[in-house]
Amino acid sequence: MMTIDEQIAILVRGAVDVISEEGLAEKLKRSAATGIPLKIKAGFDPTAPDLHLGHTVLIQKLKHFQDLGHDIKFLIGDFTGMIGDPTGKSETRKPLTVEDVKRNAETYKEQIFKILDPEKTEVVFNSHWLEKMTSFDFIKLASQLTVARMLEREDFKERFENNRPISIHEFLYPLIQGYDSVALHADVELGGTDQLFNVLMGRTLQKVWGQEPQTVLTMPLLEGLDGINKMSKSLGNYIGITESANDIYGKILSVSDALMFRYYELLSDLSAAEIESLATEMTEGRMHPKAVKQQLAREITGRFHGTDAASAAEENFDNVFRNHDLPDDIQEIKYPVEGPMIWLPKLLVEVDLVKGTGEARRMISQNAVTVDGEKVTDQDYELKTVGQVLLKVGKRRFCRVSFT
RNA sequence: GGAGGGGUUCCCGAGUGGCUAAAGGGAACAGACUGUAAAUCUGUCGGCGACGCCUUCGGAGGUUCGAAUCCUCCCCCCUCCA
Repeated sequence: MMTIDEQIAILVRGAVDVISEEGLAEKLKRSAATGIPLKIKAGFDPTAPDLHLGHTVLIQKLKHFQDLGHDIKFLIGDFTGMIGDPTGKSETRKPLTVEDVKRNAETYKEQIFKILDPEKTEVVFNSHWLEKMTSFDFIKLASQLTVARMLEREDFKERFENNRPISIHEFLYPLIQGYDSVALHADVELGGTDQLFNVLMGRTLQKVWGQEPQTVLTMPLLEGLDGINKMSKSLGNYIGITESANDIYGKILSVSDALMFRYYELLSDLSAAEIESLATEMTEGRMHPKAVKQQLAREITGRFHGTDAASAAEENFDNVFRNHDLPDDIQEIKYPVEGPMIWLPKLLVEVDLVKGTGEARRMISQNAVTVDGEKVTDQDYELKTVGQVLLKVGKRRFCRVSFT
């Protein structure tokens, strides 16, 4: 059995804010003494059920708690999702239907259970208790806070000072999120650093309801593949946890060197000291940066696909990009013959290697297209529609076409 | 309710009657270099079997030989006053 201090060391690793560590220690002690697991809450948006590595920073942290025997309350914020959120910043969201929420929740489960233990994870929906509240209850809830208090939130404050609009309902979200903690009797809430204000609201409201305030842990937001914006599906700078081993491996290897250590820090299970020593090995020239990156890629790919698949992905990667061989997962397409010859740009469009003949012509003129390994330079190139051909556009788009 | 500002190609942003498929930047893509890193250089960046044709500048009409640019109506966004 680990000591409380050892447990805390694991739990706070990587966290930006821990409020408060003493509170956490007390809760852990009490749990150890009584045998009652802590309730760990984390809320998720019901609109984005495709999890990516950014989400896993938090989920991985949930797992740490779970591994120490605590109960996870995986909260899906379907209530606000069903209302829709017309906040200026994010795209106006369409309200979700009950069916949408159900379907998204299933997808969530499929994905989070790649990391979490289903036996010890409870998926809960806040509509469950929020729907029962009356307008009276809501106003009562709202009466607990002042506008001045709300304006403490950086985002609100900043907009207020710059005369940019803040909708009334935006004030309601922190309240709702805080109330969720009351409803769940949460002992600990995890959130991204952008959620600090909201998760602290849980503490405030729990006190109002006579509960012990939850411990709050915030985790950093993971930067996306561009290294600038946070990882998000809408920006397309993400690595999805359901992606193939080859894709995950390849995407990690294409990350910049600077970003690589950020990913080590937030995604790897290596200790801070181990990461530090990798960095030293690299800067002192004993280890090639690519080797350091490969180690990370193996670890993360292995997490979702197993170590065998990770090794296979590495082998495939080296084959394609170092030896310039063919990847092992080339898409094969059967193409019905219409005539003895076919215009190459048209074929490229048909097999979805390019968006249109314009792009096809461009690629050809930029020396980016090969047919059976032969570079094509003629935009009017016609090829015989017999047997099989291997088409390649750029470095990573392949397709094998069989004419039938 | 009143006053003012604005909606341009993925994003930012020029353009106020023809020379504008629309400057410039960013993103993206391709090529060279490499470690599918960074940086750099070059090219492309609405569609089309394509030295031409077609569709784009919030929407719908109109003026004109000709409109992103002028007129009318409508929709949306923002700011200020009340």
